[in-house]
Amino acid sequence: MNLKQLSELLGLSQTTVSRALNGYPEVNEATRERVLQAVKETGYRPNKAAQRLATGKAGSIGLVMPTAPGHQSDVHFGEFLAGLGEEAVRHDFHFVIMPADPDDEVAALRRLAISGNVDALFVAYMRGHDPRLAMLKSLSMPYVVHGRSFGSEPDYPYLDIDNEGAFYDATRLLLQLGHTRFALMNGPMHLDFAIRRKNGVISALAERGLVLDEGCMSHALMTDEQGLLAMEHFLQLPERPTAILCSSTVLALGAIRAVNQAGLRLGEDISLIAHDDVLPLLKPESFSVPLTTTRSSLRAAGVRIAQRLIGTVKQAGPFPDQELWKTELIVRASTGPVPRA
Amino acid sequence: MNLKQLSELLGLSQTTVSRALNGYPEVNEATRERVLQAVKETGYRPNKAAQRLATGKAGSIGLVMPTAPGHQSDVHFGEFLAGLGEEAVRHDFHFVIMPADPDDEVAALRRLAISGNVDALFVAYMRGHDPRLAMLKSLSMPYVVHGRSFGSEPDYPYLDIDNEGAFYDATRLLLQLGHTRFALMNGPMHLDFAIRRKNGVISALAERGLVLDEGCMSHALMTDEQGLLAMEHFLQLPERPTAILCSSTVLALGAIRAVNQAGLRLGEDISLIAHDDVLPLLKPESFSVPLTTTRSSLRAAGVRIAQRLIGTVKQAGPFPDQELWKTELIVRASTGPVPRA
DNA sequence: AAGAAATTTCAAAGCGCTTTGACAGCCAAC
DNA sequence: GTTGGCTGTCAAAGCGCTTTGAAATTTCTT
Repeated sequence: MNLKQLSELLGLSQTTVSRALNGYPEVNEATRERVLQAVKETGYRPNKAAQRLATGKAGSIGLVMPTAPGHQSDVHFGEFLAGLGEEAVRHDFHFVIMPADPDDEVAALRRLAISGNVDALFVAYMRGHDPRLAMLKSLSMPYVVHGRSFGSEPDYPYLDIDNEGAFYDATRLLLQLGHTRFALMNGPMHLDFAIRRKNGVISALAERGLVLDEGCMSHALMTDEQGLLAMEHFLQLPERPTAILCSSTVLALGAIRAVNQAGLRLGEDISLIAHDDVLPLLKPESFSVPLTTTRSSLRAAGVRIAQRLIGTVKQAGPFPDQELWKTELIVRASTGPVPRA
Repeated sequence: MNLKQLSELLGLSQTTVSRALNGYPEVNEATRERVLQAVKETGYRPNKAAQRLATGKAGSIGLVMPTAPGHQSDVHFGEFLAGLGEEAVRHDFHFVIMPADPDDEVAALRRLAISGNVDALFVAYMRGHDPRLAMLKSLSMPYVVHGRSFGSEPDYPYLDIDNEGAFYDATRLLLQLGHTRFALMNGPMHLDFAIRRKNGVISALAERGLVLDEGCMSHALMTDEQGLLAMEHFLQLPERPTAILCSSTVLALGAIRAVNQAGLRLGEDISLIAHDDVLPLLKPESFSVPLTTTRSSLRAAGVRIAQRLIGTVKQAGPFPDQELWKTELIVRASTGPVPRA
């Protein structure tokens, strides 16, 4: 069933039917009703490819998924996607996911853009001095970045959470509890959020004249195993840290196991604050010692970015170009006063 | 730059240029060279939308992502996607992801199929008597199902793991260790894999004249929290089970916490076997008590399904229609002989 | 050397939709 | 009773590509 057949069935021209369907005003309401009714009965669906050819709009958002043999998938990606999806489904948008080797992202992005398959781009896993920004700016296609790129002029549309502020606040809380020996369990070093979180910790410590030793920092994929390894390392340091900042609840999982295995008590011997992306997978409140966290929903960010992207494509009003979300600091049982030496 | 301009530039017809580009034999080699050269110089890229409208081929695989406000994302989805992506990137294919409310999947699938945006479909999260099968069969579009649909004639292309066999084997191992009180911590009841795993357990038990009590079964989303709750429930039963079968390492995570909190020792007081999808997130060998698991890589399944789907679209040789992968049973420390009463 | 066959190229017809510009039909205004 | 402005509808022209069927050119037969 296509437009032509449908219009013949109704005894109308294709023009009228098309207009009725797309909400143009110059169509009699009675006619529109008839058309809508016929669509329901016949199950007619416009062919997207044709629509796209005619309008130049694709009704879809493109994103590059970093993947390669041997490249580990990241839980956070799925959760973010769920957020994007939640919003997209409301607007009958979909995603075109172009899988690409992480080393080939710039080219992949370009291919995606000129393929004509998408009318907006979304980019995540931002790095310091991210080369994709220049590429995005050169394209004449709307885009929104999740995160920012440390070291680049912030003149691009983004949605980010205040990573620095989050870790600054968390560090301050621990300082107030009397801690002086800190460690930071971070995500991969080149990623923007990792850089900013580190800066947050460092600047809070600096206010008290403290510094974060290189040995008290780990940069790794955010998995359970890496959390375990990093914490084991910290616990073996001569000056064992008593306060741990942790970039993900997933890392915290492994870290806590290391704490337990060492016979130490979380919230007493060791205080830990983790960043919580609100993954359904893992709730910090149901840990055996409920976790103090900095919280910001990754999924909500996905929803918002989809809103902005779709809104821009549909020309639905202006959106703020740059949003920086504050995180919440939620105190639970994994933090306590520094133990007496 | 479009075909017309390019052909004018070359003094050829659009036909000839198009054929030269698409490798048709009826083009003089010298002419083809000239065309290819011009493409390089001008950076011409065929418009995908037009190509698609003309050919009906889209170079992409469609899949429906279950999502809705309040619908929790599932870690396993991301990992599977990584596998699909790993293969797709080799063939310059991409995905079109249509987010859809889980209640609306059949319709979403149909929309995706007739949108002309994809030329093959992939379906997961199979249920018993899954209504999507009839829909898929009625479409004339290649598809592959991940999993199977219990209760439906198995006459559709699928890739599944031997869930029943896996849990049968796991149960047998525990029986051999002398266990007689079992519990099963399963995924959502309506899902096919959950049904088969349950059957595997039941039939192994039946061979020893044992039955699985209703109270010793839980069906829930596979998250840490649900694992904790289910295990807490099991531990409070008057006849406390000593052998636990668990549908995911994520569930096991919470379950083990409950065991620890109850002051019991894993592998001694309680034996546990979990199914391991080989998530990078969570390695069973690095649990504090390394986990005995039934193992099958979800990501590998993704790769294989992408292979079949893309191969079919490209008409690259026949593929087996139905594949059933065996799982491995890997014994680690979370299983041990039944404790003396 | 003329006709048949094979090779190379082309004009034009779609693919299914949107959008432009025109045209009836109708009512109010001068 | 002509002019002008609205409404609702339509025919036709794209959008950029592939593909059909025919024409032009070259090569092979006899």
